[in-house]
Amino acid sequence: MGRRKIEMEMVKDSNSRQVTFSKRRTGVFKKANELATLCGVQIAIIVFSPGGKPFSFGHPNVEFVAQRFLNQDKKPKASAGSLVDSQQEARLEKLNSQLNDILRKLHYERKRGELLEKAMKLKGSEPKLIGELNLDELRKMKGELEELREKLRGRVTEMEASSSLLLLSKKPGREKHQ
Amino acid sequence: MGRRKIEMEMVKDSNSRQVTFSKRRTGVFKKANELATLCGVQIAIIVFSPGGKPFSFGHPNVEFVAQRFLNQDKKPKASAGSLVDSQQEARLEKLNSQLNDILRKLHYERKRGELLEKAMKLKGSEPKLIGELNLDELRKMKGELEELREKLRGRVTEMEASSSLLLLSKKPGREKHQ
DNA sequence: AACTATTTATAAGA
DNA sequence: TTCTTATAAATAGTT
Repeated sequence: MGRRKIEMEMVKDSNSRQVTFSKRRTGVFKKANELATLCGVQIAIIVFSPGGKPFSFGHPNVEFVAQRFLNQDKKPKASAGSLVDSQQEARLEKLNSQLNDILRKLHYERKRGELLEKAMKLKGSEPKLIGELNLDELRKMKGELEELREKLRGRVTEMEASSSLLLLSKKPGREKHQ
Repeated sequence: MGRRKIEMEMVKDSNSRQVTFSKRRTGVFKKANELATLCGVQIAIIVFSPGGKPFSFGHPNVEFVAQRFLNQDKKPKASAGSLVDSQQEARLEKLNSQLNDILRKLHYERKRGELLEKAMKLKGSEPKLIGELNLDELRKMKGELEELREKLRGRVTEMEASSSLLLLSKKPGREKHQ
């Protein structure tokens, strides 16, 4: 939206980047404010500048929106503990739920990756008629993938194990979850 | 920014308000994404629709940004709570840590998927000399992928929002930077 | 900080 | 909800 259209990639020059940040941060906050006003809704934004400085916007304020979110699905169960206990219990409940959601998504992403890889292999068995350039790009891609996989290797399993253990820890000496 | 200029006050008609919300929420999230991309910064947004449904956007994700925001002023407070409280506090701490780990992994998997997809596209631009059979298999693959992605669509956002707010709730009392 | 040529977002309408 | 289009608004490059 200016003299020229720009590529959607990180602005290379550090100074320009800071300028762009300032302008656009203002724009985003303004849009958020309009959304809150026009629709009478609550919104919260947190953003860090390229220099690491935090900025935030909230309607009515960041804390309020956060608090509301926390209280979303309050459990109707009897609280035998203290007020603080039941509050923390609710947090735990929520975190566990989130954890499960994320794990589910992780699983989907892995499935997706496997399928893609499979598809690649199929394509890879074609007659060798790929242009030089594409071949080079493919090699690069493959390299990146290897790297990525290396980083991931062996860490998934422990992660899944420990998270389920955390769930177990919530109710010591009771039921078994798995 | 449309056929007419509108007053900056709550849209009266309930239906129009919902429409405006949907359109503008999309706009705000898009702007936020551009800000994150162009400036290489982290940002998180949480907003409730007029109907009370939570939506969120985060780069790299809401939890990460919230965590960073929270960690700004390291806990200088003494825990005057009970033994049970501190035990649960420890559990929360652990769950939070696990959550972050998993999110990091989710991120990797997504990156990997993107790369694979990119590689596929490159291959796809080759001279059409692929055997019939492989082509069919590829189509099938693609179908499976679309399905998978459809299942995932739209579920990530709310999830990320809720878990980040859990983190926020742990240390209430923030300032507004702007 | 201001200024504009342009691009982008979006209010209405379909 | 999705798309189209006339206009309002945001902003990239410049001063």
